[in-house]
Amino acid sequence: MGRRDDTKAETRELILNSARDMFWEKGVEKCTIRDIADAAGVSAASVIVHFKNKTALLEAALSDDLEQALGQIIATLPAGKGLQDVLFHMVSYMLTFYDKNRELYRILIRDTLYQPVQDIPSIAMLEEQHFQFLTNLIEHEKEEGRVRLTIDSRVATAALYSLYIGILRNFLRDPALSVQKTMEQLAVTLEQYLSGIAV
Amino acid sequence: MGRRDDTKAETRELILNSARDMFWEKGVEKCTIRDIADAAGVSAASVIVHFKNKTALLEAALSDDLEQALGQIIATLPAGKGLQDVLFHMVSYMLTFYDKNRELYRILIRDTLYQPVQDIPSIAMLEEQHFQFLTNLIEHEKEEGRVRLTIDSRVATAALYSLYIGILRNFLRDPALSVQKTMEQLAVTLEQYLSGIAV
DNA sequence: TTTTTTTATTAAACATGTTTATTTAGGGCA
DNA sequence: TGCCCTAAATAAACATGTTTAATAAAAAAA
Repeated sequence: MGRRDDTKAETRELILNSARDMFWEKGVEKCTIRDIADAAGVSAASVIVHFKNKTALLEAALSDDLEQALGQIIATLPAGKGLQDVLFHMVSYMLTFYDKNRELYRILIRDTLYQPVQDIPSIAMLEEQHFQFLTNLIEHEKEEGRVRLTIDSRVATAALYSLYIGILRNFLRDPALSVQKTMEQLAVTLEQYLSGIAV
Repeated sequence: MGRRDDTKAETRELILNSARDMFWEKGVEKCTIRDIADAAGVSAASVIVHFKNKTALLEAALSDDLEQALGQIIATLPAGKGLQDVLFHMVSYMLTFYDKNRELYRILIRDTLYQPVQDIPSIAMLEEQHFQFLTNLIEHEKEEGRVRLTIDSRVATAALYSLYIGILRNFLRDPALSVQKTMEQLAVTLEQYLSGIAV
């Protein structure tokens, strides 16, 4: 790591900071790479050299905060509570987080959810962590005798995650939908999922 | 409806047909509005006059086939079967349908799933039909005594749809994932959802 | 130290989605 | 028929993400 690598890392940070600010304030579609480059004091070409494309820049600019959020969720986990309470805690935290700038996160999720994993390394890693955490949680619930032992934890994780994503979609698409109302939707959905719908 | 309206409708069809062909063959990102316009024998500006933007054109170009698929699904429904069989039939049909050009439908879904309803009228309507059909199905299952009467059908519908979308996401993101393997994933997920995971 | 190579950076060019201003032709009316 | 009005169509311009070719400075080699 000589001086060249240092200044490269500095430039990267400059771009990242400008991007975060401008995406946040003006919105992704309203602010151009040239805007961000100017604010960072570099050329537009330099932005692309560092980040490949605008979506990659968006991902990089927001993933730090997302990672911190996930860390906070885990740090503030209600101790000794069951699956339902933990999931409530997680979703409630994330909705409140996204609610600070719904439009921004709508774009982020739209532009990353259906991309190949290699195109969105940071988000993919966060998702994997999220998954792992949920799987452990379910395994723990099994040990506590609150989830049936025959349940495949990975499948249940994927299902819970899908339900979460579905609810999040409504939340991000409809600005009129409050965090509270969305949490109520989650409650009913989760209750159904835990006890099953069949007679 | 004089000749002016006729030619307008004709132009629209010309564009739509070219778009369908070129999107299908070259992929959405690889073919430009100018390409489509040239193939249709109109100007690029005309394409935008008719369709507002590229995503709207994509939606319009593919929604006819999607509507037909949904019609086929309902027409070929296994008679007298329960929820599980009907859902299998639907998902199996849709996966086989999307499998004909996974990349194309990946883009379509990515670009529409998180858009406001008014931006994707055709897809939104199809989704609503799909929803209504599922809700009726669940209501019917209640009458047959196969689903508990206390279950909120709309919530159950939304949950089933979310599970489907989650599975579809894996399918569209991973070209190596076969229809068969995906259907197996659905089977386990559905089994869990019907009987619940709690002890 | 001098020369060569590598690479971070950028200005300029390019590609393509979209907008704007203009042209053209159909539909109604005297 | 001749005139106006409306709207479909388009050429040209524009905006912006991205690529390319050139520059300059650090690192490596001599």
